[in-house]
Formats: sequence, C-alpha cells, structure tokens
Amino acid sequence: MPIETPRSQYRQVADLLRAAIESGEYGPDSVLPAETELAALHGVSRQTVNKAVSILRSEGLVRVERGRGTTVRKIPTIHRASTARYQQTAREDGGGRGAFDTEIKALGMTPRSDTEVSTVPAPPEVAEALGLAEGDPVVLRLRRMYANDVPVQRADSWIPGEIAEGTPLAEVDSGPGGIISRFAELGHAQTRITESVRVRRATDEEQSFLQLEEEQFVIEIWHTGWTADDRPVELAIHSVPAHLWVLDYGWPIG
Amino acid sequence: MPIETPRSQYRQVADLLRAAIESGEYGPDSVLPAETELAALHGVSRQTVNKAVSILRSEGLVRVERGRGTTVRKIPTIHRASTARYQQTAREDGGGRGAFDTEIKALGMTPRSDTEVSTVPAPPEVAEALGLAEGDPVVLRLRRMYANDVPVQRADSWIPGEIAEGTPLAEVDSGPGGIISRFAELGHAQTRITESVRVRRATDEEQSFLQLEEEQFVIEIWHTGWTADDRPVELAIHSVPAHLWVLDYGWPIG
DNA sequence: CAGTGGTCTAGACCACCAC
DNA sequence: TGGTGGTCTAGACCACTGC
Repeated sequence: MPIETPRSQYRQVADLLRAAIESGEYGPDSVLPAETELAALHGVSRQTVNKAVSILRSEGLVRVERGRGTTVRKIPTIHRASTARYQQTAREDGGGRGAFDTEIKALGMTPRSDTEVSTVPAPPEVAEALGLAEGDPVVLRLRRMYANDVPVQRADSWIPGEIAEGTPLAEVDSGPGGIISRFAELGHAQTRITESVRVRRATDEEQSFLQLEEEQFVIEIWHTGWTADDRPVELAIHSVPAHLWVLDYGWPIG
Repeated sequence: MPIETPRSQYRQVADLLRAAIESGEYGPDSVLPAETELAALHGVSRQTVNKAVSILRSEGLVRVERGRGTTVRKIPTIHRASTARYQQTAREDGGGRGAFDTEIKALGMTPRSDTEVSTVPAPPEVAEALGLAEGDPVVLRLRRMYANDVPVQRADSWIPGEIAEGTPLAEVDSGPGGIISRFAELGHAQTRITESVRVRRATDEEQSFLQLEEEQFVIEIWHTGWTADDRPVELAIHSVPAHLWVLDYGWPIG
C-alpha cells in the first residue's frame, strides 16, 4: 500500500476507504473488513485504522455496531424546502407533516412520523422565545420523523397553552391543512416566520434516536411563527443530522 | 480524580476541561497545561488526554499550535442576518461588505476584509449554477473576512463574464451601494435570492485560512441572485466555521 | 465461544516553537 | 535545547454480537 509519511497514515487510510465506498467497492449496507484485517492489509496498527474509521463515522459515511462490524450507509441528501414549505402552506399541506412527506417522497423513500402531544411547564429558553414566563403551561408537540424507517429528524413544537389547550392544536391529529390552518382558525394566523440555524454536537438523546455516532453534529433550527401583531405563537425546534440535510431558502428582494 | 468507567475516560476528561473553560478557570487566550501534565493530573495516559482535547477542538473551544500548546479561544457567536441583509440592500450597504461589517460591529469587534478579483473559466458546478457552459469566462470576486483580525468567513462570488467584464463588478472596489446596486444599474437587477445551506468537513485550504482544526466543520452557503426573468446572475459561495455562526432567516407567509 | 469494535497504556519518534 | 503536540505501535482488557 502506498502509505506515505507527510500525510498522516490514518488520513490516508480514511481516504482509501472513502474512495472504496464511493466507487462502490463497498456498497451500501455492506460490512467493511474488520479493523484488524484492515490494519494488516495496509500495514498499520489497529489504532490507526480505528482513527481512520472514526473520520468516516463523523462524515456519516459508515455506521458502527459493537460486535457486528462497520457498515456502509446509504445517504441520499435530503433537501428541506425551508421557505417554500411554509409559503404554500395555506394550501393543502400545513408546512408540517405534508412538507416533510413531500421532501422524502422526492427521494423515492417512504416517510413516516410519530407525534406525541403533552402539556408541560415552559422551559426557560422556550418561555423566552414565546414571550411567556418560565413555567407557564405550553403544549408540546413532539415529532419523530423517518425515511424508510430510518430516523432523520426530530422536531419539538411549543405553543402557548393559552392558545392551544382544548383546541385541535393539542390533538395528535391536528386535522386538514395542518397546524398552520388551525392557528388561522383560532384567530392567531401566522404571518411571518423566522428561523435561526446553528450547528452543534448531537446530544446523547439525539445520538440514540438519530442513530448518530459519537462526534457527529446536528443542524438545529429554531423556527418561530409570528402573528400580524408580532406575537410569537409557535416555536418549533428541529434537529437533523448535519451530514444528511441541505436547507433551501428563497425570498424576493429589491 | 473521580474518573469512572462507564463513561469513557477521555469523555470525562473532556467534560472536566470544558467545565473548567466555561467556568473561567482557563480564561480566553490562556494556555492549557501540557498533555503530559494533564495526564498525570487525572491519572490517565497522554493518548487519553489527547483524545479529550481533540473533542474540544472539534467544538471550537480550543486551538492547538504545535510546539506552543493548547489555548482557549474566545468565541462570540456571530449572527448572519441572511434575509435582512439583502432586503435592506437597496439602501446604503450592498448586502455584502456592509452587512458583514454590521454583523461584526454588533459584537463590538472590528471587521476587515480583503477582496481579490479575477476572470477565470467557469468550473463545472459554477457553470451549472449560472446556466453557463463549463469554461465560459466568469468574474471571480474572492473575499476573506476577519473579525478583530481573526478569519471568520470566506466568500467567492461568481458573475458571468458577459455581465461583469469591463464594469465596476470586476473592480476590487465596486463602488457605493455595493454589488447589488451595480447589477441594477447594468440592467440585471436582482429580484430574488435563493440560498442552500449545508454542513461539511473543512477543506485543507479552509483549515488553513479559517484556522480550523482537523475534524472541524464549516457551513457552506450557496447564494444565488436571480433577475426578474429568472436568470441567475450571481453565485456566492460562503464558507464559515460551523461552531462560530448562526444563520438568521425571516419571511412573510399566508 | 469466536469475532467485532471501544478503550486504555507505555513507550517511542517526529515536527515545530521559544529561548 | 527543552517543551509541546502529532502520530504510531504492540499489547491488553472489555462489552456486545451471533453462532
């Protein structure tokens, strides 16, 4: 193997493995040779191979299971039509489930999502974002989303209890037209959206649900819906694996 | 030291160091104890400390220099007013330098940027994004941006040569009102913006310019400006360290 | 039980920095 | 020249998987 010194060995091994994966030599769902085997193959120590594999993990190219081995992931990039999903919203799909479904179907995959609804006291950041006092009741709509049964997104929607309690907004099935339509019917029509996008390390919970590796990152989107009188009526916090998603925005200027 | 087994030692050491940094025990610009020293202190091997430090590096908390040591970074989060910067654009600042300056001054820091302009053949992705043929002449405006002389952003703007050559768009100083105003004057007023946001590992060049560590990620923004007849007239590719920036978007709905 | 990755150690050599 | 991190190795023990 042409392992040279100037570039560290583990990086070179990572490059070789990445190339092998991209060329199809190791196809999706195939299992890489064991680390000891790769070590012997390239004439390096197992530690070195291990470090190389950890690079591929952080890139989302492979997935490791203790005792099983290292498998190649299928990773079609998912586009989130951030702006468009909410502008077409007045129509049939509420910018929520409908939009996600469209995004996943566009990849020829099958979308699925679970929703849990509960009423809880507002945590500090949520209270601040919604202009409430900490501990005020808020309705939490927790969604877990899957593509071909692979978890790809987690989204928590927080709505002031005052607005949502006793309405379809506090039901698991929020009815036709989705959340957005309900807000309008309840006299809290959203007229403006703001989103803040940041990247951070996945929490333990996200690592577990999103099947992320240690060292992987997520994109966190704080999505706020505002009424015409500039009151925030919905805060949705989306978490998605950073390697898996592209966010698309668009707006007029001039 | 209370190093327990269930959670790996390097993670525990990383947590301790992170806490020490956040508590101010190791203040900004201070140098952490040497790895050998930390190893002795916590009763672990140097490798373990090294792995712990690499976690903090990937989070952008510390910066390592060979032969010098590991120093704590100052990391104020920079907000990019993605939408607003271009909507106010018709006014005094062109959504470019002006907007960046505003963002940095908002943090009490001093902005600075270099611009280089050249005409080059269009690379494949650029040609595709601008609806040109590969190799067609394009004007490349390359900008490097700094906050308090720390590099924080790299942006390449690509404009079809047909539009830009021989105009102020091909000058380093594009004049009052910035780029956007020039497009309008040249009969190519931008009326719509699209942006695609993705996260990827920093390239070698970015690692060098943005002073990023191995294993760190950048946010890449593909920003396209469109005219009223839906022609793309400008493609700007921004790269920023993922740990340093938050992107803010906003738009009306309904 | 055998195989896989997770993690740790001790020791080593190197490149780079500052004095 | 001494100190710092970068990297590598050989060997080890563990947890988890699947037979």
